[in-house]
Amino acid sequence: MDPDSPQDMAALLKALGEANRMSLVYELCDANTPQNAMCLCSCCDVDASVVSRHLKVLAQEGVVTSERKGREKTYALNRQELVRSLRALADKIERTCHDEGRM
Amino acid sequence: MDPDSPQDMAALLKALGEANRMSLVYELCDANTPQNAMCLCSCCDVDASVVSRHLKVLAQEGVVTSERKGREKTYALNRQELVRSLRALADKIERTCHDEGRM
DNA sequence: GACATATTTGCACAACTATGCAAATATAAG
DNA sequence: CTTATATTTGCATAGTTGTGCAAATATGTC
Repeated sequence: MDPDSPQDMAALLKALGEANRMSLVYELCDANTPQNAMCLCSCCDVDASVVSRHLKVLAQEGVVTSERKGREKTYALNRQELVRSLRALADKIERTCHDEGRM
Repeated sequence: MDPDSPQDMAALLKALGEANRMSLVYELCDANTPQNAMCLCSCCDVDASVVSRHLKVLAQEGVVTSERKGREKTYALNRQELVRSLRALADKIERTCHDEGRM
């Protein structure tokens, strides 16, 4: 993920830009241990298969990581990477241009 | 925009989660003065009407502000608000839970 | 093996979205 | 008023997306 690439950044934010997916992220955010899909189901009122698909989208964009744990699969937020990307964008936006008047 | 609401946050990121719209944001990011739509057209290879619509979406989510300037309309990034929202999300995600073991 | 639980996949479908083009509108200049 | 430039809107369309349900798969338990 290159924060300087609008395409890359858009792909990441697109994954986050859906209400149920964002709810999953918030749920994982508050959890201090990896959660399985069944547990995550509680935060958004949709079928388990839908949750599975949303988690897949989040995993593909590196938002979450998953691990098989017996017959369950646990998901955890990829906090570091996510925070890094969001801050990079914020920094980019905040940086006002100081070149006015010059050349 | 309430950063604690996954719905609100998703709506904002959805607006940003499209390649051409993100390109417009990056373009405005580098600009030190408000730009009109014609000028912004150059950064994404689509019809002017499409740019107009994308800018409308961004304006509706408060990402940009616009102002009529004669027959042109100029757009500027709403840097403060945008940075505030992105940082709020990053902070929320970064905050790992320190309650493990306690209770 | 049979059964139970968790997750994924195939399928269908409705809703939404990005797009281009042409027409409409807004505003300025002549 | 006519013309030129900038932006928006109406319409059609192709593609994408979120969803539920049922079936398939994976894994653990008996």
